[in-house]
Amino acid sequence: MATTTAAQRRAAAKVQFDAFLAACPSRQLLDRISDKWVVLILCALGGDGLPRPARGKGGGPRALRYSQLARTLAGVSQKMLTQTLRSLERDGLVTRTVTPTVPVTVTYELTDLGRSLLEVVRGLKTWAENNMTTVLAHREAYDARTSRP
Amino acid sequence: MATTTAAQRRAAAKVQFDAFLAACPSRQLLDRISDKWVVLILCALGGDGLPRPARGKGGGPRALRYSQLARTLAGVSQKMLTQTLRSLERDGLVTRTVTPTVPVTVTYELTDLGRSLLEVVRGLKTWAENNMTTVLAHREAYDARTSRP
DNA sequence: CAGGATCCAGTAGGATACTG
DNA sequence: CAGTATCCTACTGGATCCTG
Repeated sequence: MATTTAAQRRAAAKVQFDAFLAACPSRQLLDRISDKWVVLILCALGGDGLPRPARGKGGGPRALRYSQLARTLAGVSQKMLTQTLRSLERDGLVTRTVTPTVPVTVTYELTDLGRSLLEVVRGLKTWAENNMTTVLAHREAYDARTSRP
Repeated sequence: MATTTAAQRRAAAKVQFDAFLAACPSRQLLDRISDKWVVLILCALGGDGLPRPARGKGGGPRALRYSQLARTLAGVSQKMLTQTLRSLERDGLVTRTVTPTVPVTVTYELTDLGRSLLEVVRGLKTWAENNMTTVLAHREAYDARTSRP
């Protein structure tokens, strides 16, 4: 139907969020997802930090336990881990599943929305890792240039 | 040559930065580039926030003046703008050009390295803008679910 | 115009202790 | 095991004033 298509076009065009605007909610969302821990958690749930890449299927997104996440993200405090996981859950990026064993087992898994964001933030992590040497060289040159009286 | 290939493989494999490790410098770099202002500045220098998309050539990366950046990133303090620009310059992501007019004119432009990062962070900004509605719906559902006694 | 310098409130985030 | 709660520090980041 032409009407449906037109309506869809309008709906898509209507939602004009612009992160350049201070008051736009998308700026706050950008602020939330532009976070070290968000990137690392999503990548971990995406299967990037698993020590055993040769898993059952193919290293795709997996459900991880809280303690597994804590171990993968070396140096994260439980406060930041829990806090970040909560906000990710609230935003619909991860699901939290509680299995009533003794002691209780809690697993986190990416949602479809979370996987779509993973594609983006994974690029951030790999960019940082791949260009570290170049950036380090630039810093050295910059510091040598500016520290000279 | 087989030796060259082997050496290249070794060189590529040798630079094993892992942002999952707390002590790895790539984690700090990830922390730096995972920043609201970094994303917005790079996007602005990439030509995303220009009011006139129909420019001379094709809206590609351009040199922008300090004041233009300040206007594009609505609500940014001059402290954060200057501070972020300095760190971007230090890391070799942007160049700073001073033209000795009166008053002085300063322009910022992306380097090749900066452009490579722009490809990534631009995805972050557009993701936030495109999925804002979905995230908002998830939050509402989550809050309604948890606020109930 | 493009910042540098300073002051200062708010909060991010770590350490620690306790719990279902 | 998987948190919650509390305390406390350090840094973030905004506002303001000043300069080449």
